[in-house]
Amino acid sequence: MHEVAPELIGATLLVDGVGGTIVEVEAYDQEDPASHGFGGRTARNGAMFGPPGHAYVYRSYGIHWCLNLVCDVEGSAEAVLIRALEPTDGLDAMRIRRRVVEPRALCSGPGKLCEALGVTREHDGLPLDRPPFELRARASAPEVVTGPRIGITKAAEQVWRYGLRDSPFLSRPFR
DNA sequence: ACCGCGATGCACT
DNA sequence: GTGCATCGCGGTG
Repeated sequence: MHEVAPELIGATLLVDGVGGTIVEVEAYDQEDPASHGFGGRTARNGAMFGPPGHAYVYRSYGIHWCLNLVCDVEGSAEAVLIRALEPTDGLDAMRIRRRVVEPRALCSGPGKLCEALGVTREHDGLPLDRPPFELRARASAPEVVTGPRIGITKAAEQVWRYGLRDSPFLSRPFR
């Protein structure tokens, strides 16, 4: 999964035709104290333990939804948190859902992009290769940069945040 | 520019 | 009761 995560940078993710290019992700695995999969399967994190190529959606801080792509072997709880997109499709739908107009503000954070794409609990566990999801691999390898993950307290030293270098659509710049 | 905080769900101690 | 894989706003340099 630490191989899959950087390869998602530059891929295209759409939900009901709305979305864009993935510019920022974070990797989480089962041995990782910061991961929801750490310490075993629960009702919330069940999708993380399911087959790869599916979505894991959870509620964050009681307000936002966050979207992960489940990776690797069934039962191993590895996932990649999608943190930011460069919006390319369905900008008007995103503007209505987000109630902002600037493209940079639409998908520059895990909670923002779920609101922009209409991702909720209903998407938890759904396969990524069928509607409403569409996931297309990138055509060529972009310049990927790394850094520490954002907003976590445990295992904060792990450098498992990946981004598209110098993209203006990141949730925060890389140092 | 940074810092603090409120809103709000829910898994877990 | 506590602690978040967050966001946006309002205060202060």
